[in-house]
Amino acid sequence: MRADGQANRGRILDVAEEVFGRGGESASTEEVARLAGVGIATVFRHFPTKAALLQAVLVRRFDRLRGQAEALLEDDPGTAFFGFFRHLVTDAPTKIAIGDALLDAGGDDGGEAAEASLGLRRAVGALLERAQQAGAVRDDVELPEVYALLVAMSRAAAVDDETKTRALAIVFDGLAATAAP
Amino acid sequence: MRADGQANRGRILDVAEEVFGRGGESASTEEVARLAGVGIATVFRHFPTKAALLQAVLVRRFDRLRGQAEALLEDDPGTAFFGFFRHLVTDAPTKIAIGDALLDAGGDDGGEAAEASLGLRRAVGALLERAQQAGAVRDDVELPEVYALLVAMSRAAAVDDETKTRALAIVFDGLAATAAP
DNA sequence: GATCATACGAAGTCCAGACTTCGTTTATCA
DNA sequence: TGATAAACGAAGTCTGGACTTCGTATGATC
Repeated sequence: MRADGQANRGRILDVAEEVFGRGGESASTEEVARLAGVGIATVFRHFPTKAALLQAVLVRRFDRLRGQAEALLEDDPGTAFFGFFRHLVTDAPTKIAIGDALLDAGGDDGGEAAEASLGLRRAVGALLERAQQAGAVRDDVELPEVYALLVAMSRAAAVDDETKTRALAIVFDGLAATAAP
Repeated sequence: MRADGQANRGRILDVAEEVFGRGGESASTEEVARLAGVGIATVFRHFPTKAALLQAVLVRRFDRLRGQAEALLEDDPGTAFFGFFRHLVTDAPTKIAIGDALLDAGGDDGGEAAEASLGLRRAVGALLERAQQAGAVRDDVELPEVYALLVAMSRAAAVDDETKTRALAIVFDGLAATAAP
């Protein structure tokens, strides 16, 4: 693969993450091309369909998040779990499509994105289990509802940071074994 | 206005709520017309644009929810608040567009839908205040974050009822002054 | 039951946006 | 530095879906 081709592919992915994040999946491929400084044809050469581009963006993002989650397995269990939860939620706001995708990536997609999503879910599961063993999170909650909360909160984009923080505090309070961190 | 015209208008609104609820706002006007048993032209005669139709659907739904919330002002404060919260969240799953709309109806819409959304928000505020005075909900939470939680939870559609119930229990636990209902 | 404004739907127009074609440019490697 | 395969973008095609036109049907009123 030629160097310029690889560079363009990378820039297209970066721009696509930003554009789809802002406008959802209804954002146009042409805008991605324009902001990436390439022609539409170049986008379609690297990704055969718009859906394939979206999927590539999601896979990259899920994998990145999973990596961050796994890196936290060294830290203090409670801090790691709640910290990652907060990170994902506050990082997500401009990533509408990401939240939407998180939502149904478990489902009909069936492709690599679903697989990457599953990887992220497992990593969150590991953080949760550790936090429960350490007594930072109630023992009677399980991954499905925790993940559902994570997805739900990460889609509540259109509120200010202050409000989001307070909402998160309520959820954390409900999750905590004793008191919210 | 002729009787058949009024009847068609009502049926179009009903069908549109169902169709937009399922497919989001990207669902086509043609599908609404077909399921309502009328021609496309009839839909556009009653609602000049697709946006106007969507707005009419939202206004009706927000007003209905507000009515339900206000009717609960007679009941036990805690039961009323948590019951309405649960009702809205579990009623919403098939109403994707509704959740999305709830989300940003406070904002750029500027029209009747934003106004109706504000009415619903006020009604929830009344329920919240009563529940706090009765000691069912913590005193240190305020409407913005509670409403944000309501919106967030109502958009987490793609999970089974069991999981949704457990996720709600966690949130309620975080909201409750003592224990979840 | 005749009139006619109201309401209807079949068959359009029009445009945005996904995807292709094809002749030109450029990185790479001998 | 020339050969060549990889990569590029301008200018298309084509489809889906929002919105219109216009001739026909029908509920309301007398």
